[in-house]
Formats: sequence, structure tokens, C-alpha cells
Amino acid sequence: MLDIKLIRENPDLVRNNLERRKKPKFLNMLDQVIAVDEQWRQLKSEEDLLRQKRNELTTSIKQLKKDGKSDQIPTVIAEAKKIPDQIKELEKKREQTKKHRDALLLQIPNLLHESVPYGEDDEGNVTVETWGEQPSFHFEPLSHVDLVESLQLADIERAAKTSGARFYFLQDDLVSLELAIIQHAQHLLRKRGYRLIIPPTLVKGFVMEGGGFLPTYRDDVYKIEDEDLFLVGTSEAPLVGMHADEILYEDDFPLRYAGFSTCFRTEAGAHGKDTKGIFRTHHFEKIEQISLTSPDQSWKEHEYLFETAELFWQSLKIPYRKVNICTGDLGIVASKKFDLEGWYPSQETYRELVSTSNCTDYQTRRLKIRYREKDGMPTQIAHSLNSTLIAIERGLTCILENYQQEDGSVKVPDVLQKYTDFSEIIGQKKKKKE
RNA sequence: GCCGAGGUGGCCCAGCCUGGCACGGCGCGAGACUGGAAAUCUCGUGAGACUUCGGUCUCACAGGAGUUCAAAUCUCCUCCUCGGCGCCA
Repeated sequence: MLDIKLIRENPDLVRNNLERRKKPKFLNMLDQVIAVDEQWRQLKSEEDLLRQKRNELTTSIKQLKKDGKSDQIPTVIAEAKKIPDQIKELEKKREQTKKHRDALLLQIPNLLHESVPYGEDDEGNVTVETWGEQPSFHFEPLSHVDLVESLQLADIERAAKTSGARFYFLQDDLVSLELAIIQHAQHLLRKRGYRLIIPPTLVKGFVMEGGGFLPTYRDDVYKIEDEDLFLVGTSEAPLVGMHADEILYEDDFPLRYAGFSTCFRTEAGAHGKDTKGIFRTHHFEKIEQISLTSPDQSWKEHEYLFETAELFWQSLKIPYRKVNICTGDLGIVASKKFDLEGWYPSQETYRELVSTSNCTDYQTRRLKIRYREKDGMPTQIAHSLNSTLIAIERGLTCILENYQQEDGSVKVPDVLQKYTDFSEIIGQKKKKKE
């Protein structure tokens, strides 16, 4: 959520920034917010004046009592009696207006960092750098979908029976690999100064709203019936919400958390996309980084989070590229976003594995996450950042493709082997024969 | 789940019975004093609207509803914390 004061005092700055997205609806929203806010302030002034009058009468009653002029009191009370109803009416109107204003305000996207490139969709993203060498195969590499199936690493069909499309029973060696990844990841994260967290995967509406997931992305999340609870699409939600309404100390910054949780997504807008395998599913496990810090440190921290992700993927020796996400692909929350896209040999293309966002004060304003230098100093709004470390099931697909071998087996990445008791995945069929 | 005690500014706390502009301390800021500092003293310390930038006003006592001219204070509902008992993977 943007600062209403900024909009009031510097509407052109906000307008110019929103214009870069080239979406007229946002400019309309801005104009509406300004108009409704004007109304709100008008009502607020009227109401304040009425309250002032009431307070004056109330005080005069007290004074009359003190002066022993009780005979005059009934007249004043009669006058004062008219006011509460008027206040109530104005209050109601003002609250409605405020609700209206805030509802609009919630839909206005964050201000873009100056370095965000313009683009209509992901085609407009700009590659910043590439890392690693794409593996060359002397055979036609299989897709992760085929590998999962041929090695029987997940049972998609039975998952369809119990749960529907886009679910999976992860099995055997792939489960071991997942657990190995978690082990491997936690060591890196600890070393890099993150606290490890397993957060709640159900959160209240205000947390989703504060995180910017609601109302704009309402269709993408699951809600618990009859309760004010949502299944999280990422542990970013509870991890940022964790410090809602708190005042932190600058000395504790950056506050880095690594969350491990299951994530739930409706994938409403993705019909027909990546329907097979475990690449895009309704639930998956993810290790997420989040960080809270001060405004003057957050851009440095943005690089730090991305660097953590890079170190992780480099340790797995996955070729990747770093991409600066363009306006059309950025979403409303991030001010700037880098993606790390991993190489998929079967598709001969890079695909998203990691998103690293600086959300600046967009989430923290709404969630009232503030900080101060030390006790007694004034409070400021913190900045929040988040980054994937690995969405495990998707990460597995990338590993499978890059580590596949001619005989159809898959080598286990070196750094994971100390956590698995095998160095290659050969599948159940072959195992039985042996 | 039951019983009891609580929730007041960044923190600690008074006020609640008996309704009338939220007491005091810590911390922090400004000023005075000083060669400089400590100590001391004075003033200030949250959110919002308006402002001729001097100020003016409103709100804020866990949240909501009610009673009242007037609610931190009285009534009702909800949430949370702590303690005791019960239940439980």
C-alpha cells in the first residue's frame, strides 16, 4: 500500500511512476483515491467541528455545576443532546469513505525502482548475467515429466484420483532428494545469517492483505470456508506478518528468516500451462528467504538475498541466468524483482526457479512493521524483501533434467550425496531386478 | 474446556469502586548551566485533520456494541496474555 500522504502531497511523482506501467486502470484508481480522500478529509473536518462543539458544551455543564448554576444545565443538555446523532451519522459516512479509499489504495501497485525495464510481459525481462555451462548430451535429453514417470518418482495418476489435477504423490528417491535439499539448504542459510522458521501455513485475512496477496490476487489463493483463514501461497505471508504491529530496533536489522513450508496455489490463471509432472502444482514445498531492514539498506539487501539464491544454485551446479523483471511481469507488490532462471535442456530454455523482490515499504506500511534506531527515537517504516531459495518440487525438475544420463538414470548432485545413501537414481523397476 | 488475574503511549505504571480534558517514572529530543561533559533544572515526547506555519482542533486506555450532555471508568459481547485444573498427538 502506498502512503496516502505521499499521494496527497506529491501526486505527480506517484502518477509519473504509475505511468511507466502503461496501464490506464492504475491512473484511474489514483484519481479516484485522490477524490475520495478529499471527501474523507472534508467529512473528518465536519466531524471534528461537531465534536469540538460537544466537548465545549460538556465542559460548560461541568463548569455550571461547579459554579452552582444548576438551573441553567437543562438548557445546555437539551442542546448537547442533538449532537451525538449527527456525529454518528457523519462518522458512518466517513468510515465508509475511508473503506472505499483504502480498498482503492490496496489495489494501486508499489512504486517502481528506476532500473525496472518497461515490457508488456515476460518477453520484456532483461537478462543481467548468465552462470554455468549448459550440459551437452550425446543423446536426446528427456523432459522432467518423462524422467519422473520413467523412474517412477511421483504418482500423478493416483494423486488425480485423490485430489485432482496438479497434485502428486512424491516417491522414494525423489523424497530422499527433497530431504537432502532441505538438509543442504539449512547449512547454507545458517551460515548466511538466517533464522530457520517453520511458519503457520494458514493465516488471517489481514496478513494476506498486508502482504499484498489480497485483494488483487484473490483468485490465486485458497480460503478456508466460514473462517477468516487462507492457505498460504508462500511462507512470505506468515513470515512478514509475523512482525505486524511491532516496533523493531535498527540494530537487529537485517532480520533474515528462512521459512520452510508447504505452499498452496490455485493456479487459476495458468490453465493449460505446464499441466504435466510436478513443475506447476497446487501444493509444493518451498524454502523462502525474507528480510526486514531499513530503507537505506534494502537495495543492498536485495542483492544479498539474490546472492544467497545464487550460491545455492551454484552449489548444485545448475546453469542459470539472472533476469531483471520488467514492468508488465512485476506484479503490484515488488518495487523491483530479479528472477533466477534455471536451464532446462529438454526445452532448451531457462525457466523461473527463484524470484527476489524488494517490496520496500509496501507490505510493511499496511502491516505496521516499524523500527527505531533506539528507545525513544522516532519510528520509521521498515522495508521487507523476499526471495525463493528453492521451490523444491520445481527445483527437482531442473535437477532431474540437468543430471540425467544416457541410460535413463539421474546422478545425484555432489553436494547432496552426503545426505542421500545413493549417488544415482535408477528407478524402482531396476532396483527390483538387481 | 473450566476457574481466577490481567490487557492504559516505545517500555514500566497510577487512575476504574464514586463517569467530567490520561498521573508519574524510564527512554529519547530541545534548551539552560559548563572550558567540555556528568549531574541538575525547564520544555517537549502517539495518530489524524486544518493552518495565515504562530498555532487550532479531533482522536487514542486490547477490539466492538450499548447507557450518558459526557466513558479508561458503568453494562454486554469478542479477542489475547498469564496462573491453576482438565483433556490431548
